[in-house]
Amino acid sequence: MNIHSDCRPTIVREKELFIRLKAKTNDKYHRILEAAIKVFAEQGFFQSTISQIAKEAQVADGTIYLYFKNKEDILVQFFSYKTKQVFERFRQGVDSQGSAIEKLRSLIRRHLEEFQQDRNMAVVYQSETHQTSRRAEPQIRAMSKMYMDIVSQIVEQGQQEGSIRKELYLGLVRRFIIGAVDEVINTWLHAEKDYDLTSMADPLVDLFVRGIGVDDRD
Amino acid sequence: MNIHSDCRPTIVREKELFIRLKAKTNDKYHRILEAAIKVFAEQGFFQSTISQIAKEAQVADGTIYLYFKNKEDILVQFFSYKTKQVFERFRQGVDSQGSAIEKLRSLIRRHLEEFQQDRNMAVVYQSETHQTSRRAEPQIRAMSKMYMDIVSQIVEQGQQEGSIRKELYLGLVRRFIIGAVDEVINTWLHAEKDYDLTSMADPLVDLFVRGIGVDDRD
Amino acid sequence: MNIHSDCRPTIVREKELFIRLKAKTNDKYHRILEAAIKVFAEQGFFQSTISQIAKEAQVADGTIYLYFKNKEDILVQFFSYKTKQVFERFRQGVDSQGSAIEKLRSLIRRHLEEFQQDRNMAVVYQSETHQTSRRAEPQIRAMSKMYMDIVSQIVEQGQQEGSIRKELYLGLVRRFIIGAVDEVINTWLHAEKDYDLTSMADPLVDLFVRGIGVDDRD
Amino acid sequence: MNIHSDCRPTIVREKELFIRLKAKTNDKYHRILEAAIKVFAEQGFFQSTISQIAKEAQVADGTIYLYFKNKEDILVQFFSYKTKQVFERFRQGVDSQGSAIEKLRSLIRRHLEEFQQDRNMAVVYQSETHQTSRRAEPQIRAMSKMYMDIVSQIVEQGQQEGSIRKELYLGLVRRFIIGAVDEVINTWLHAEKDYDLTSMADPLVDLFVRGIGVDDRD
DNA sequence: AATGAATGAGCGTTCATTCAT
DNA sequence: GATGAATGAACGCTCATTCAT
Repeated sequence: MNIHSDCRPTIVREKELFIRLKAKTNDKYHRILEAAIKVFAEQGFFQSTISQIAKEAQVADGTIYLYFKNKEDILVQFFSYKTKQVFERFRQGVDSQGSAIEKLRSLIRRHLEEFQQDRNMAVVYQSETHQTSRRAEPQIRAMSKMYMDIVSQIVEQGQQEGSIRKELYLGLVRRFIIGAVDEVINTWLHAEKDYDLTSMADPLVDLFVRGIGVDDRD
Repeated sequence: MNIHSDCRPTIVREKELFIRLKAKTNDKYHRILEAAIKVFAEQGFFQSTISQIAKEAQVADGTIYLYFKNKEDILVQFFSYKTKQVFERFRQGVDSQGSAIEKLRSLIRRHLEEFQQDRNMAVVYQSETHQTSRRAEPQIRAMSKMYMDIVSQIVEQGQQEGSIRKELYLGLVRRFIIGAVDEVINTWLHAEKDYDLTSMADPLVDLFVRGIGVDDRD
Repeated sequence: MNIHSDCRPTIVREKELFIRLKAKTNDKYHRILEAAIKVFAEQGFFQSTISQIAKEAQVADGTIYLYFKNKEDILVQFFSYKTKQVFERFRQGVDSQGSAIEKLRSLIRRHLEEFQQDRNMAVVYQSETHQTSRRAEPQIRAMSKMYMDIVSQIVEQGQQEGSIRKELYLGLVRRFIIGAVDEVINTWLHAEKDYDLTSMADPLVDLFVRGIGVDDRD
Repeated sequence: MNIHSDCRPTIVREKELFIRLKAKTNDKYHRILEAAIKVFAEQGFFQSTISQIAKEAQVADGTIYLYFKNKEDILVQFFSYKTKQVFERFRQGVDSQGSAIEKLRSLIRRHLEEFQQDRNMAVVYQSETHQTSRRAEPQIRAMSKMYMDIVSQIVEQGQQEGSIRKELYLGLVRRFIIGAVDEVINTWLHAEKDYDLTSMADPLVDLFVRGIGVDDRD
């Protein structure tokens, strides 16, 4: 039996959810999730074993199956719970800003900050979003959409404010921005020596806004 | 005997590689490589089995081990051979152009063209370059460097020509460009319906050069 | 504490059994037993889980271990309690009849009636008595003996009355009868459509008594 | 991959079948089958492990899966191959006899002989045919039908010859006979000391034909 | 007495790799 | 070189049983 299999009666799940939110059981669910993400980050999903995760979470192998339907479900939970939280914070940051450019700057900075703070999440996120048969496809699509929506809003606001060009193809702009940020993160993840990721935020925004070309503002 | 069990100097192995590239054995080597990439693209590396690859290549399971040291080696060969070829063509395209901006346009267009033409390669490339413990790390680094060098050259030329801003942080510009292109490809790979990837080239270059901000050139 | 972990004299345990049979606890003991038989009948012993039984009996998994030593013990209890009851009723039926043939007819009819009425019991009985390593061997042997004794008595009475042949090998006659009845039940259990099992009683008795051969009575 | 999974291309299966019938591979298929039946007979299906079977057959665990789809498939193969053979021999015995009674005698004797000769088969047969969710249902039904057909033929012939009563319900007669034989075998299997099973044949036939009742022929 | 979360031994199955032919 | 049968280590997952509450 398992907290997350949708086939169980709602009452049971709600009760368990309730418990999880208050008591120490809660503890275990998150311990396993964090442990799994750590192990996935280090070894990759397929090379990680349930035993390793259990050991890292300091629970028995079988305990994992009380909280997750199977190995894949851990990943799905990660995307529907952990990263959702993070993306929520992106939105908060954006909403706290006034102009479109400031909003963009906030988004990029938060993105880099959050991923720098939680390297394991960053690794798993990078890896899972670049697979073809993605194990958490619906969750990833939802997140992707959330991010895209934020960018869309920023761009549209900027266009109304007159700070962003009007003739842009919105879909491409979104990929342009998220792609560059992702690559900056990816490079950081694979770098031989550590460096401050957030320091890339302002130069990146500058590139997004002005491009690499010479213009009269220089 | 397995052609990979030897520890002979690289030169000797290169000679064998040369032979392999010409003779009929060659045939099988490439059939396996292509088959593997196809299967990897469809199922992912870990979910692909040697049996599936052998079946797709129409050889016996054991035959694969005459040409490749192990499953992982197929991926390594893919990166050191297949994608190297592709990246070589990027350089040729770039060299055929005059101005920095035209060179950049050529690079982006070729990149999208090649990946559109060989979807399997695109999938495997995307997936493998975004793992932490990358199975073909040295090869990927080499390729990445090759690409980065091309971009560096373009940017430097542009700066001399006066078409690209001088105060840019080159390392970031490279990630900015490759990241956006990668994301455009990744989105295309996961799109529900097919569309022409190369049509993104010009709008992308425009974004790279001018950014999203309003300037006086409009 | 588990009521089965003690090694107290049988008398003490019997007293507890007596209590159990009267008090409300009793309720749970039988609920579990009936639930288990139902689940065993549907899935087979090994494919049944304690969880399924607990759910069916509407108790917690752990509660089962307050009434039964382990999974196997449920089966043992089933044979020593449930089927013992049934076989007792066979005897009563037999005793209420006069002639050997009437006694036989009563036995067969009751047997078919009881098994028809409690299909789950029938299934488990059939299945468990035909295993090699029988989980309730002593209980099954006891029951088998009980049944055999009834048949023996009937046959012996019939031989004295002159209605049953004298030269018969009693051991074989018993198997002959119980085997045929069992098979009639087994066929009924596996039949695609339901039919009345008790209607087989009289024709069966006729076969037992007269055989299939032609004789002068026809 | 597996010789018995029907999903593989027919050509492959036929080729393998051909090999199996001629070469030493053949050897392994039967070694595993016999080993499995032995282990199943000793421990029961669910308590038998693939490892035990492999050890008994002197092959590696994985080898079993080259010949059988899974554990259950071994049982299915047993019923569709092994017991089919046996039942075929029943028919041959029957066909070699003239009168209905002689045919019946042959059937019973062969049945007891074959099961006495291959105790493991007898055990597994008894056990599997008395489960509700029978793992080899179609195969068991087919065999059962085969047996039933033989009995039907005998009875019908006897009725024409005038040696078997005409007013009998054929379906019941078949169960009456097979049930008694099964029970005789089952008792033998569970007996504490071994005895000759075939010696039961003639007395059994006598019971079938004349029943237990007194008649004028005595 | 009753609960059900936690445990961890155990098993079926897969599959990369080897090697006799 | 080419084959594919054979191997056996490895892993995901289940479930009977325990025990703190």
